[in-house]
Amino acid sequence: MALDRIADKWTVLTLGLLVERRLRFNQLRREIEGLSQKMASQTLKALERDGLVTRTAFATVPVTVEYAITPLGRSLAQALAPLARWASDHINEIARARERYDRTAR
Amino acid sequence: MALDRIADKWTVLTLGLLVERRLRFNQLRREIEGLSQKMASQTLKALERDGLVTRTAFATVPVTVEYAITPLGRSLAQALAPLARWASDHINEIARARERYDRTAR
DNA sequence: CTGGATCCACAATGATACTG
DNA sequence: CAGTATCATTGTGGATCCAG
Repeated sequence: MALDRIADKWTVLTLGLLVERRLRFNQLRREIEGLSQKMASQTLKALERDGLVTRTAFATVPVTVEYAITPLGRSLAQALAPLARWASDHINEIARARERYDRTAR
Repeated sequence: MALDRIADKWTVLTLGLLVERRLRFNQLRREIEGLSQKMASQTLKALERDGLVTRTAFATVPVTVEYAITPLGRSLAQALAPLARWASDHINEIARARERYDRTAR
């Protein structure tokens, strides 16, 4: 269930950015290559619903909205760190395993 | 990319079982509730391709096939552990956040 | 027992247009 | 700026049938 919730590309990338600094909606979109308006909206809403991110609107014209990570979100980001480390440490090994497999089995 | 590869339900559950002991194809299916033949096959093949699991066939009649985790697979499982711990530690907190959100915003 | 091949339904996402 | 609504398309997984 936890995986269903957090294990998608946009969620992890978004959380990763918000760990460093609070961002506005379109700032986030500019930072994350390929993040559509729809996915940004959807992802942020889900993150907010789960208490991982807060949404703060300022009554400017036009409106300004800031997204910031919560302590809970930060703790998730920390739990994600070993996985990120594993990925960067072993990406080459996986690539080699794939080549080997593709050369043999196919 | 790493997430795209490993972050699905069946992959994580499969890896989680294989960490403890090697399993045959249908054993695995029996252990994991809801795992269809297709997904079992697909998941195991992908895991093997990436060098996370090995497949060993025995020339019995009918054929016996055993799947076992590799050292690489084991290291991934370890990197996944903090995440699993986070999930079980905070599942209630998330549930509460959802209730709060749904009560307010909707 | 261990899968491969197909068909199909539905979920997920991108593109586009529009709004307060 | 910060989204919502809708449509079109693709992806994903389940069900089913078949085979060595």
